[in-house]
Amino acid sequence: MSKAEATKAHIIHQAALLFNQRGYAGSSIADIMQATGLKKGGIYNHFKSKDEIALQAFDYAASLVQKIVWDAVKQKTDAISRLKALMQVHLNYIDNPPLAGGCPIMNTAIESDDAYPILRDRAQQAMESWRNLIIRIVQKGIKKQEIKPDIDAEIVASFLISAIEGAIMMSKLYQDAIHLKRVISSLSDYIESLAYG
Amino acid sequence: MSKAEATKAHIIHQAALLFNQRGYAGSSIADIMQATGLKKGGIYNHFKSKDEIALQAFDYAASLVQKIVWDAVKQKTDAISRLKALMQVHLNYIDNPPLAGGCPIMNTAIESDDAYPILRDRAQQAMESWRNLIIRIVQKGIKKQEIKPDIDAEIVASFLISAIEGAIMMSKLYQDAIHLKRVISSLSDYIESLAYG
DNA sequence: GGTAAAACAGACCAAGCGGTCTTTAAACGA
DNA sequence: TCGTTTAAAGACCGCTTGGTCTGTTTTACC
Repeated sequence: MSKAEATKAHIIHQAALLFNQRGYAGSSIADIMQATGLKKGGIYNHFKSKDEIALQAFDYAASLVQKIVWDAVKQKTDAISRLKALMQVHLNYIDNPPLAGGCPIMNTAIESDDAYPILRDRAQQAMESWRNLIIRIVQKGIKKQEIKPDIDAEIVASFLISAIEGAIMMSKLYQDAIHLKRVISSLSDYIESLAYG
Repeated sequence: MSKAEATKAHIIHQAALLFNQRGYAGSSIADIMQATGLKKGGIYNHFKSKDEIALQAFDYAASLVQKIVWDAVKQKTDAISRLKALMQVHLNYIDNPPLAGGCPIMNTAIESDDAYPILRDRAQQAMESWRNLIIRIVQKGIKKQEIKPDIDAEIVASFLISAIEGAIMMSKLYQDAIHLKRVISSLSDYIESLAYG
């Protein structure tokens, strides 16, 4: 990795951190300058606008959480274990998150949905890939007779994602992982209720 | 209501709308001026800072949704019906919300949790009153033998709130009420599973 | 209906914003 | 190691920000 590539990656990482904690509107170029230790010229040499930083920072943030989710799922073989792992992995979001500030997909969704359509589209894409992962796991589980055949994969995906994201929000609001733990526990029961037999 | 009181209420309402859609950092005094039709003098005559507007606007927004939730619960008598009504009422959040922009408690929680402690405290208070409402319904339901005695009211509250808030986020992100409908449907099944016998 | 008190308008301010551009310093292939 | 390319610095720009203040209009009470 060249010096330039390293610097750009550094900017993206720090910007992603800032945006995830203070939001896009709540973070200024001056904030990014301070976080990176660079001056204006050093930043605008790699990006042509704040918006461009925001988009690339979001893509980076989304890829970070996606990787963690993927890695957790890969280690399991059956659908039930995979779904459970997919929920369990979010326990880290409070005490040891991949990116401080909570789930970047939810954060960006909330901030962008009524105001920044370009960013909302990106959040939608990231959400879609997560949704599709769950749907595929469920459908494969049905084929392999690990999950009841009458289960609607779309419903499972909407339900699991909603509950886990809401739980992250609650635990961050109270600064207490208890809500997340409770919800993951309840969701584990729900996931088991999907199991065949 | 005097002219002054009416004007102040007007500012609070419009500011709450703006903040709920664009966020606190994303809304300027100029935006509020445009939305209210007032000039700077007219606004700063009633408030001494943007922060003060934000706090009062949030309290107003929270009271709006609280009233709707309360009204929905009041109409039912047993715990199961009350919990279901409490979920059903959120269907309006997409097509006919009490305040455009989604749930102000969640929106404020997400924006404030890492950056604006004063606002976060307010969001926490609003969340706490909602949480307590559910806890009381469940506990009363257990006493009246409508709900199984081994049910943990705290867990139910964390689970229901998380799922419904996450579902609002998803439906707003996709601009499609389907996710909210699915989650409310799944939560109805969950609520029924709490019932005695 | 007159008058004291208020609500409101709008000019004004310093600071911060995103972004540009020229200059200097460092990286890097030959 | 040299020469060219490029990374970074930092002064600078116009605009917007939150907030103040003085003057004018409206309200509201006697």
